[in-house]
Amino acid sequence: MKESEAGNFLHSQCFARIERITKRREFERVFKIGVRKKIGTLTLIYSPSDTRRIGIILDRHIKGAVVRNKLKRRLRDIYRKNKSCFKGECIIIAYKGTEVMDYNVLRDAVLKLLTKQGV
RNA sequence: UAAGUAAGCGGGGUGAUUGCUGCGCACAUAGUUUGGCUUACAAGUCUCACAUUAUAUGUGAUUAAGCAAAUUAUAUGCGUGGAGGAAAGUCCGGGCACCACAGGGCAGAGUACCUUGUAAAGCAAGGGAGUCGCGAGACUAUAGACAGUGCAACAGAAAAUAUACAGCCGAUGGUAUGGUGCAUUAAUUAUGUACCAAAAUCAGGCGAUGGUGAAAUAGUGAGGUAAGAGCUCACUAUCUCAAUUAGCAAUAGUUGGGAUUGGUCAACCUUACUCGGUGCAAGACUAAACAGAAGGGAUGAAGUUGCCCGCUUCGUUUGACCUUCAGGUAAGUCGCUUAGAGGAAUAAUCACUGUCCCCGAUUUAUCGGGGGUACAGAACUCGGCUUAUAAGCUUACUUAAGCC
RNA sequence: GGGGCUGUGGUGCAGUUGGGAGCACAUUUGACUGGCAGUCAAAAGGUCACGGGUUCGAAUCCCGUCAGCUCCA
Repeated sequence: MKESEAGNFLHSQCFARIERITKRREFERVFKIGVRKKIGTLTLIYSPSDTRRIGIILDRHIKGAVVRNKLKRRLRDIYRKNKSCFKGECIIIAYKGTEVMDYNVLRDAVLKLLTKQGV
């Protein structure tokens, strides 16, 4: 298992289901023990862990299924392309105003947030 | 050509890199199950299977390792499929599921011209009526106001069983005034009575007139009268009944009779018709935990003889076990889909290109630059409705102007 | 997935058998004061969420949209 995961990490940009935080309990655990950092409309919550996982939360005031899904896809894509920057369990919260950003601007913002967190 | 009406089409394309997801196949790893096979260990009861066989007997069941099969999960590879015209709003109706198989009454809700279509509908098509528009056409919650109750600000005489007021009339009856005649009286006075006169008044008659208002008891003309009035007549308008013609019908036309004592039912309401409720988070199945019942076994006490077995009675499952029954939470499966059930995929980035708009240049058809390319994302499913929608396109028709 | 409620000056709210668009605070101006606070007097500020319809007349009645809030699960 460890070897295959390491192999995925090296040459794969895939984003399987096990790399997502889906359950409500897991979210609450990360909220409790995690460290928060905020830049602009983005917030990152980080809690160290052996497995690398990510959760995405969108503000309630971002309306419309099309807009919400597109933002989620973009954040997921940023995670895929820059897996080496992520560690532990992270939750990204996007507040209103994020949906207007371009892809490149959004990527730079996320990476800046990660360096600030020191991940 | 311009303005407009109606019905539709349409929802960009190709490639590269990196990915998500359902199914199928192949392979690998891990787990689970199997009374399966082999070896070793253990071996008391029940039960089951197989063999000889009517009972009965023998073997197997436990644990460990290996093998085999089934199944689950994960990874990899290949193949194949993966969002709309509205998927939206949830405004109607159906399928499907459960609830007392669904029936009656009340309440409540909905619909309201006719015919046809449909599984059904408040939907669609055609027709009728009304309103709007020069017109093509559009819109309409299109039954009932002699069943009842209510409402109408301001203005106005009056806003609802019409009559109080202003006003008109003085035919009919009365009062008072004047004149004349007659009777009584001494009298030109006074009283009574009769007649006449014009103006007034009371009773009375009238509903024509009233600077209103959204709406005032049908409009015009003639007759009629004291004055007037649908009081009568003619024509017109509306409603209604009957006959007849056309039509399946709503309805329309004609003839005749009657009425014109309003408006509002998207005020309460009346009439006719329709509707049982809840909704896939419905519900079905498996089922740890948990509480319960029955049986077996175990154990304690008492009795049967001191002990053991057995039996009887009582107690115990908070001292432990097994089996069965029905209930059932967490969880899972089905419901559920040749898109799909996971916080929910169907894509992200880039390049070229199609199309439209603007600017500039000129060879008037091209080039260069810039910008735009919508609304919006399935969650059980289907038929409608409503709403959102970039550019472009098609068809039919109307009006106006010009030309032939 | 399925229900319910609300929308009125800048803010918070009244307003129902359909007929005047209002209240409080805030804002502006003036007076009282040497000045502020405060009080008094006055003024301005409204497509009654939007679009249709019924009606003589609609914030109100009916239909359809939009936005916000909320409940069940």
